[in-house]
Amino acid sequence: MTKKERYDFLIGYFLEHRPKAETELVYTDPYELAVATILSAQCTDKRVNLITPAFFRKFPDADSLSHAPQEDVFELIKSCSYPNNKAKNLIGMAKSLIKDFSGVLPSDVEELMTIPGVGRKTANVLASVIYKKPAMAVDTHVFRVSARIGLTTGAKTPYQAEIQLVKHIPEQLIPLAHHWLILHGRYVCIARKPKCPECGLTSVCKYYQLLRKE
DNA sequence: ATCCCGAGGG
DNA sequence: CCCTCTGGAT
Repeated sequence: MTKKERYDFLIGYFLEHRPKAETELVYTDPYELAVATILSAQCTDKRVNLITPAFFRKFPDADSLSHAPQEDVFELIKSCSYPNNKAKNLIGMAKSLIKDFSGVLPSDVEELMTIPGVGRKTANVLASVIYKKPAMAVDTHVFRVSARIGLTTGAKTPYQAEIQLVKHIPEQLIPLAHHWLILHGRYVCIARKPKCPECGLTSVCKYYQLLRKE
């Protein structure tokens, strides 16, 4: 089984089974997606979606958020992880959006990464989801699933995995492929107890082949 | 005890 | 490279 065969199988499988994979974060504009994505670090999307309605009611745009007291932001997001860091970063993000980018979220990954709270993963998510750029965001799910199936080999960091994935997936499919791997990781290829019996990728999965040998 | 769409700083 | 931040769910 060559690497190309794995990728071809994966792409064929998901084009058939998840042709419309997309983010589960609830948002209505780039500002809201930026907020939701920053909040999603080490936190489930479900929990983020639970608190964002109240958040967006109180801070409907970057301007209102940029003037918010950190304590008010903290109170709204405290059930997500790292509320202190995130409150500071969210306000910083809003200020940067207004001051550095005239209120318009940039589409370039390197520019996005200059925004407080926006690292490589979040920058790739925003570039991919909002601007449909071929940016592969590698989060915990993408990293784990890619390694298990064998789409990546020996990747020690999310960035190394990103390089390998981008190299083998057609540009126009990258935004879709990102969500394929996320959703597969969330609902099937779960970290602690993967549901191999209901996974359609076992025939090409390195992890599954290893399990069967034991 | 381990994981959830990580980022920033040392 | 490491560490810290740090709440909720399983």
